[in-house]
Amino acid sequence: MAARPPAEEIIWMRPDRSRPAPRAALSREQIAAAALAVADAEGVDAVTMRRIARELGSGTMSLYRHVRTKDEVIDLIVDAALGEEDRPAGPSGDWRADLHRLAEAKRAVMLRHPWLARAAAGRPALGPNALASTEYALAALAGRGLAMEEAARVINTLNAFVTGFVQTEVEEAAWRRPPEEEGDGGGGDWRERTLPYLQQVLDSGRFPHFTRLVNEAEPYPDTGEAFAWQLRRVLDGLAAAVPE
Amino acid sequence: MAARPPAEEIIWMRPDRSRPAPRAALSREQIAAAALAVADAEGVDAVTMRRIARELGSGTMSLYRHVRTKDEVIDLIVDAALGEEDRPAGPSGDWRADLHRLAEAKRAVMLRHPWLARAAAGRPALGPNALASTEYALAALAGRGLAMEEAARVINTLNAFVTGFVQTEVEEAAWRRPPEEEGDGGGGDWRERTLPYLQQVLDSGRFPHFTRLVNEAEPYPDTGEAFAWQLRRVLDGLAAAVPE
DNA sequence: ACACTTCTGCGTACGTTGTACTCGAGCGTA
DNA sequence: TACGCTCGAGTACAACGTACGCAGAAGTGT
Repeated sequence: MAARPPAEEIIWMRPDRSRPAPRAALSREQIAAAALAVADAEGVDAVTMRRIARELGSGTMSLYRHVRTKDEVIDLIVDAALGEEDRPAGPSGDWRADLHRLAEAKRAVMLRHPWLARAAAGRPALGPNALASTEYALAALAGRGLAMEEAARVINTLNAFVTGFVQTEVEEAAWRRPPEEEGDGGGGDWRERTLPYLQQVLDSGRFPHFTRLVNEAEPYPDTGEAFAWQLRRVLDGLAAAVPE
Repeated sequence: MAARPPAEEIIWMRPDRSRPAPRAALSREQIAAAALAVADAEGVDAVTMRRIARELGSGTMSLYRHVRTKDEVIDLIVDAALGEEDRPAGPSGDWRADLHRLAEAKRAVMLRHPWLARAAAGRPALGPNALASTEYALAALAGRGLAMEEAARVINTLNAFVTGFVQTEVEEAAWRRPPEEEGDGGGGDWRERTLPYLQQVLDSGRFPHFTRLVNEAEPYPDTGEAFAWQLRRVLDGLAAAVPE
């Protein structure tokens, strides 16, 4: 019955290119680890093939023995980061609590790696860790008489909301920060860059509701609380679709 | 009283750099239009300063007289594309129907410009057209006794869901398409690239629910219908937070 | 009519990026 | 010993964003 490779190790998108390959000073894992470290320390834009190689003390082109393109490196570090998602081993029986916790865990991981939300949004979630997360969510919904297709929809809704939320959350946080110059004394933040334009917008009188929003809303909202609130609303909506 | 400029024209993020400046063969509008055309025709990666200049028959560096960085060009085309969002002039009185229509309009625009969802997700939505959209959404919720902050949350929830959904929608569609080689005869699509890996994953036995999902779910789902369904769920959840 | 200032267009050039190509060295097997 | 792998790495190239500086045109003051 077409004996497939044993279950132990799944090689993310890479049918082995090295058949025996016991030697090899470089490995995909090392490359991924180095790239991940760089991304966390200096942002995903600092991740270049040359930089990874320098970090590993190897030649730039050597990396291509283990990785087809740079994009594959990004695939690797995205899934590696997703692997840090903190979730229990199995579902608790309370699907709503489980999915709530999962969403919070997803957000936490994406805040810990601010480049992650953007990077993950642009590629299929098929890495082992991404799959494990999906598997957990499906397990949380299992046994409730939901068709597989509907369970998938419930999870997709949640994922869309979470990645969408966190993406704007980190983007806004980065936007508030000054453009990252060497220890400048605090001058020149987002206010200076945007206030004149914003003022012009408000004074145009064309956006009265938006003007009220700017004037009345808390300028530094607690985004964690906002996330929890919105997540509850989404789960409320989904609850109607889940029997029991 | 600080008389501000008249309401007529809002210049997106650009306090005038040219004082009289009636001349000028090049303009921000032309640059934005050319860039938008290129993005639509060949994807946002094909938008380069050299390419825009070529399209306009001008020198590359001339563009920088009207635009500070390439990123500003992207700001421009994002907002220009968002300007195509098809929505009525004012709210109808039925907030839920209005927000539903607005979400569908957002999705439609992002599907018409497949690069848009990704590009828009990474920057603050402060362009005139983005603001107009927010203004419409706020208007739809106005007069319902909602605090401004809560109205903003409702809208944020919706926006997060819509951009999140459409981002994975277009990404998945692109992933299904072969890597865009010159008219190849149809061979080598996503199946070839991913099936071996996917098979390995399924056979590993580590993702039983996911395996069931792959086996039971429709391989080519109607994403439009899925969007509508999920949107209704989200609106259901939000409805509980909106009085009346 | 003139000089002077200001703004526009643009050519050149630099540093960085991903990666195709190629070659030599080390190892397993015959 | 010889063959055929695979791995590591150097060189090279095309394409990118954009700093810099100059030429010329348009507007302004005299």
